Amino acid sequence: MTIYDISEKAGVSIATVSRVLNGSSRVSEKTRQKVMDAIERYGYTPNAFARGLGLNTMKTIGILCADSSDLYLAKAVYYIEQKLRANGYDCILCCTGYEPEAKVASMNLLIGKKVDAVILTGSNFVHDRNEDNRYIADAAAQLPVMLLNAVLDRPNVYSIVSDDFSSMYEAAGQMLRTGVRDILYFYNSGSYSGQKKLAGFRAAMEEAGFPDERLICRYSGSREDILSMTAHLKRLRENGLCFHGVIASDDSLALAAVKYAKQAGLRIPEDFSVTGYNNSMLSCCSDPELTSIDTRLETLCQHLVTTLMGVLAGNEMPKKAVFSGELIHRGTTR
Amino acid sequence: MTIYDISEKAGVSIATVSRVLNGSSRVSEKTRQKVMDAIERYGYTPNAFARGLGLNTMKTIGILCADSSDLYLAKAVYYIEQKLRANGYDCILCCTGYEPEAKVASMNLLIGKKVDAVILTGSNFVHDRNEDNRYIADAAAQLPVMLLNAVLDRPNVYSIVSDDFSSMYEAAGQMLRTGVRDILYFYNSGSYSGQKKLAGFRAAMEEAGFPDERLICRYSGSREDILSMTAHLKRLRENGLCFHGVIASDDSLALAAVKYAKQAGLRIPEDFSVTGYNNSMLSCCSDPELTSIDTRLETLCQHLVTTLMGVLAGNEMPKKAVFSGELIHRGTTR
DNA sequence: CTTTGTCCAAAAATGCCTTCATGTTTTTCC
DNA sequence: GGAAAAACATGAAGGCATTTTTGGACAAAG
Repeated sequence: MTIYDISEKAGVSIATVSRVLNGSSRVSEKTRQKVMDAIERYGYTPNAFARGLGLNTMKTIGILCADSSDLYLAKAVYYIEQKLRANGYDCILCCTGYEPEAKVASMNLLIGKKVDAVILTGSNFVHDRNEDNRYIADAAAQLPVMLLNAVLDRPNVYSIVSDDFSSMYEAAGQMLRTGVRDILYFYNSGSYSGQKKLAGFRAAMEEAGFPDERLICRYSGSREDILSMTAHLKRLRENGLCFHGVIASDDSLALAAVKYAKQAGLRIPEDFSVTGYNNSMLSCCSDPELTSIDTRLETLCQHLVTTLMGVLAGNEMPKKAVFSGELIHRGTTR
Repeated sequence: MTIYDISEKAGVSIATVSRVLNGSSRVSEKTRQKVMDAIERYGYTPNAFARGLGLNTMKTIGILCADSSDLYLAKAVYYIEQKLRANGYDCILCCTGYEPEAKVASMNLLIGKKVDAVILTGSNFVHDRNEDNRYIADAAAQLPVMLLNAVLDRPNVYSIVSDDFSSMYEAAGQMLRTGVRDILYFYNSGSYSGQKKLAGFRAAMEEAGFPDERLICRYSGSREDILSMTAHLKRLRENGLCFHGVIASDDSLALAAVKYAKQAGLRIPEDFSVTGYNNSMLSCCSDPELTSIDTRLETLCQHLVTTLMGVLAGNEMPKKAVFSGELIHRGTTR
């Protein structure tokens, strides 16, 4: 079934079929019906390749994601995909892992596939050193690049971020106000948003007059291995580090902190406070349930897609949008 | 930059450039070099559409997934994507949600995109009523269809499943042997694998002489809402149902059972046993850690991809492969 | 009856690559 | 040295839909 077959069956020209398909200019209702009927009856679908060749677009957006089994990223991908589909776009998902070369390769792959835009979910795509972000600028020379939770000021690159600095600042402030002073900051990524979070924490601690670099602690193992995170905390304590609260850059780390405290025989939240980040499903898995920061991911994703649609439609769109998070108070803080 | 430009720059015909690109038949090393140099120098990438039009394939596999933010499915997608990429294929991911029409629509969409095959992750794609599976058979008429954790005996449909019946049978048997007799079966899906699991549980209970349909309980709320699951269990108890163990069809349900038991003041595992399914990250989030069934997801995915590659290469491949799971004993059972 | 405008057919150009049949060069071997 | 075989390269024909141009048919308006 090609457009030729349909034009023959419907007794119209191929140009008319094409016009009906692309909903463009004037086609009389009668002709449209004839064509639609034929399409229906013979079950015709336009050849995507030929179409792409003609239109130079396939209505497909590329999504890059380091690891779709990460809770937060998975949700982001889910929301984005859903909303793109609602706008008539499809997605190609590439899980790159955390290796820089893989990211570049995936990016090129997507560009090669002629996607209409690329969405980078997660701040790990933007690096500290400028030349490492070259690949993003290069990509942006060819198509719009959307950044979720990362910022890069380049032409044709749009950033949608949650205000991680303020969120962390507030989380730390909140915990300080309950009287906990020796708060351990437990994080696992030095990415853009990771830095913002850390900065927010530091700012709050300095302001309160308790800055202590020893209490800033990075965990670099597997992002899923709660047990190893717990062991990490235990080791810190055994090495003489004293802390009665943990603020984590992610709920999984926070959950590990809860586990650690329980094993250490500390009561939560009386003796020990924990605040997580992302307000993921894990928040409710914990016992007691985690206080956590909700980044309004769905709103971010919605905004990202809306912005992208604007960009693709040729409108001038804001290059950067910041959304504030919300501290959800649950059982691990006073 | 088109193939014409390159052929001109390299001083050869476009056919030669094409052959170099496709690494096919005889091209002299000298010519190859000339072409490669030109490609390198001018930074040429073949137009994917034109290429697709010529080859009628884009080396892309469609993945259907009800919800990529489901822990198990997300991991499946991750493994599959990784392994496909290692084989030179890309993926288009469609998250369909659980509505039947959306599944059909997504399937058609993928076929329209001319993917080389479709992978259905999760047993929710196969329904009880035969006519509901029509869309799979229709799809299989055009391209290979791979089923993860579901079975459908149709031409060109391949199934890779974990042996849910046996796993559940073993899980129940194990718990019975520790002396727990009033085991509640807590599940949320009547999908293919859901049925197998249930059947396995029933078989074990009947064999042991304690069949009790009242203890088979379905939860139909959100798959992420642990709190609501917990409340559900509490309500059951309040309604007079008596049980000292829970076997769940998923770790999240199991986690809810753990939460419930704690709130009810029951000691785990002394007074109350819990066994989950999928051995997900949640298993270790729980306190104590969940006993759970590991379905060897990575092995399943590896096998799925291997089978698919075989099918695409035109080899005769097994239509169905069953892998046995493994009961991972942790802190919620004796 | 002419003008004007709408709708559509037919045909051709365009996009870019693959591939087959054909042509040309090089190698091989007596 | 020359013919046959092997190796390599070319030209042109697809593949399918979009878009533009030209012009025909028809209806309403002047």
